[in-house]
Amino acid sequence: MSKEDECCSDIPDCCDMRGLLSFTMLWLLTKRDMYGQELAEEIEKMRGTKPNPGTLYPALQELEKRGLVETRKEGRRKYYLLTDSGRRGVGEACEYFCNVYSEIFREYGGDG
Amino acid sequence: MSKEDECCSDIPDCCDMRGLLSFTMLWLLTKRDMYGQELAEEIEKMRGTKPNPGTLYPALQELEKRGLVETRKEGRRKYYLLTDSGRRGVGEACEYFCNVYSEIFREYGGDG
DNA sequence: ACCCATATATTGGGCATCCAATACGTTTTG
DNA sequence: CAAAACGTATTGGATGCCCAATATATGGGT
Repeated sequence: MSKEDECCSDIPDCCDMRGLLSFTMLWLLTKRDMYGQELAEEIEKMRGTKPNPGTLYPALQELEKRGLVETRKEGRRKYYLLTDSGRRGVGEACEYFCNVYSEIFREYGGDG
Repeated sequence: MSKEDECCSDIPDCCDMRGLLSFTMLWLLTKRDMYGQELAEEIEKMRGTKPNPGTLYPALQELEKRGLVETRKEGRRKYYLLTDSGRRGVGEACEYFCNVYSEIFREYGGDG
């Protein structure tokens, strides 16, 4: 059960950290285009759990509906890529996120 | 309506950032004991919006039910304070949180 | 005492995310 | 070609957080 590649701390049971799934997906897509399963695996590396299909695909569809991502089919894979609007949006979201939680990061993020 | 004290970026419309309310409340309570309204105002300073009573109080009750906070009445105010378990829990949660999102912070948090 | 501001609390409706389970099409494989 | 693996997708139910609106209790000012 060692997860050396993955997030360093165990998932806390004190508080539910749901939320931020769409944000996390958009942020991952700033790195490279990914298909659904690939995205799910990257999310697992970050937070320790892989979203279920019933979570993942509706969320992606919603992002597409909002015009933040678009898709390209390659074989059985459906790649998701940011639109211009999505790239702008995720940039703003990252700034907001970092501002909101900067103090927590300063306290806990510096050296573990 | 200037928010110089408060979070520096506008709330993003690209993705819903709901979530982490209980986490944020527990983290604020590591600073000092607070009553409900006080907590709501601190949350507003962080993220730009104040949780409604219908959000705030049920969340606090849930934290109390889980044994993470306890309460002390002072006049009409009900102060919330972390239990030992709550303090342990929020520490773990902060480490987890910082690990999960460290890369976003490194990219966007360094100098705005 | 009375009124008002403060603080706590509930109701009811909505959305994002969570899960397990299941289904289906495509690609690879043997 | 058939089977297995892969990838996408849906269903149904639960929970956390969102809001507006309303209710109740306490404390302070006059």
